[in-house]
Amino acid sequence: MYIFDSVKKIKREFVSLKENEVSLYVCGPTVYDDAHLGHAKSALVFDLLSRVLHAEGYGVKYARNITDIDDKIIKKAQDQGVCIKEITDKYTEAYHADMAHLGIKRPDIEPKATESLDAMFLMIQNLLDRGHAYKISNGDIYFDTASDDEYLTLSHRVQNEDEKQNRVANSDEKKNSADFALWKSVQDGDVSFDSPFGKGRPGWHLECSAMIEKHLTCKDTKGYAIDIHGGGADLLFPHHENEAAQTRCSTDHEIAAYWMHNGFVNIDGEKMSKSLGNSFFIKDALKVYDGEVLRFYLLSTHYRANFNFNEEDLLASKKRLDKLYRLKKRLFGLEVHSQTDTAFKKKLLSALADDLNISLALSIIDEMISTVNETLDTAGKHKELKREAMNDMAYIEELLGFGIKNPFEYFQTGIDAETKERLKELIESRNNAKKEKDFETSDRLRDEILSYGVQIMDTPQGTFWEKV
RNA sequence: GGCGCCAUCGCCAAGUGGUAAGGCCGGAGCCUGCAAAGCUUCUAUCCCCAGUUCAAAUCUGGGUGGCGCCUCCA
Repeated sequence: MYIFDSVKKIKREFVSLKENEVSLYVCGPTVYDDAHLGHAKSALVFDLLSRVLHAEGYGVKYARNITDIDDKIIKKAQDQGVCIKEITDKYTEAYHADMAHLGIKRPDIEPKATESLDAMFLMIQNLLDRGHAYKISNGDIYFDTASDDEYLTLSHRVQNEDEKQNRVANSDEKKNSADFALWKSVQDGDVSFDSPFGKGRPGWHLECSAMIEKHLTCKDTKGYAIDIHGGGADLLFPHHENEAAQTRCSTDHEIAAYWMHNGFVNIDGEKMSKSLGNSFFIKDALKVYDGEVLRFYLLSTHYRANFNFNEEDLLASKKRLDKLYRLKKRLFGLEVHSQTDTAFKKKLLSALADDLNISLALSIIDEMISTVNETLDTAGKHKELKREAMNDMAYIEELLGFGIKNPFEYFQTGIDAETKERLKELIESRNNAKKEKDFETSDRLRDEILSYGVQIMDTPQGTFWEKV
């Protein structure tokens, strides 16, 4: 397994801290609104990573947090006159529903900020004790960036002189403008929490470091808390830089041995924004496109590259996924017997084990589909070939989450039962006309079928239809 | 202004020193009553310039053009 380490900026062979075990932490959503395509991309990338790691023989412990303490949540709650839990519960549930539609498996652990305060308090206290944090007169506690020699080595940033000297207008007591809040002292009702440091709220960066210590860290892990830390490319600075500093200074280890950052999703070449009115939220995209098609499309480009979402490309992806399902239809009814390794499986996994080379993986799949179709076209019975193909496709489902549906239903989503019944009648009439070589009638009926947005195809197994 | 990423066929996109994967679209053909589906087949020398090398899309330098982060952000 090779992983491009976005901090060291090279592709490195992955060596886990503990034999056959991987700890993976990914920054999850702040639950104050519906999830957008960017959330989907990140969740998909790390879902794929955990599947590949698993296929590589690792036991994977995957954690993705839910940020349920945040100023935007509080603002929304106040605007709507409800308590924050009402907001966070609603959007946590919505997030889970959206992710499920995309075939994303739930991580092993989904810690919430509100349930991780104990670990955060511990970390703040450690930072204070070790002289890496200080309290100012209003009760806020800041991380002292100057006290960490390694600060900014993660994002390879250089702090310019202006930044060093400037004091933030409102917080003259901050030693350095780069210093960030670990604890914000506040008194406003239900949105503050009791702590050993008084009433307040934790700083955003703190929760990830604390959750990692609480849920993923094992002793004796060679100087690192976890194996892999992931998130969107925008999080490298300041979020991950600050996480790393907190962990480094409050414990005796670095936070992660490998870092992975996924690229951004743009829409029609524009940065995503609600005002553009394009499919911004996953739930809106799901109204128009099948969840699995979205999954396939969003995963079809390398995870580090920026992704430009547009309908034309999505349709091309759909056609590609269609081919997988058509082969599945051809082989329908066969049981998957063997779990044996095949040359195909090995090739597929080795492509994905190379820093998730999805393009190569998809080309291997296309090649397999063509080969099987060709053999099925040109000769009669191929029991062995069919079995192997079923076996291979089961592997694609497991590793990539593609082809998980019933192949007939896949092509018929969005057609109601009444229409299906009508189509059945029309097809029957057409087949009767065909038998009597009344091609004028049969073509007329086909046109009528087409008017339902449905394409029919005659096969040796009968006449099937697909939604266009 | 600081730091960084990218530039491969009409479109999407692998390949990162050894002579350009795959998909979509398009052309031709096989199959079909005709279609659809499937299959076969055809279509690029890699933004520009200079350099290193026996050899470069792949390394170096310089251009040009996109883009990201530096404030909340997946």
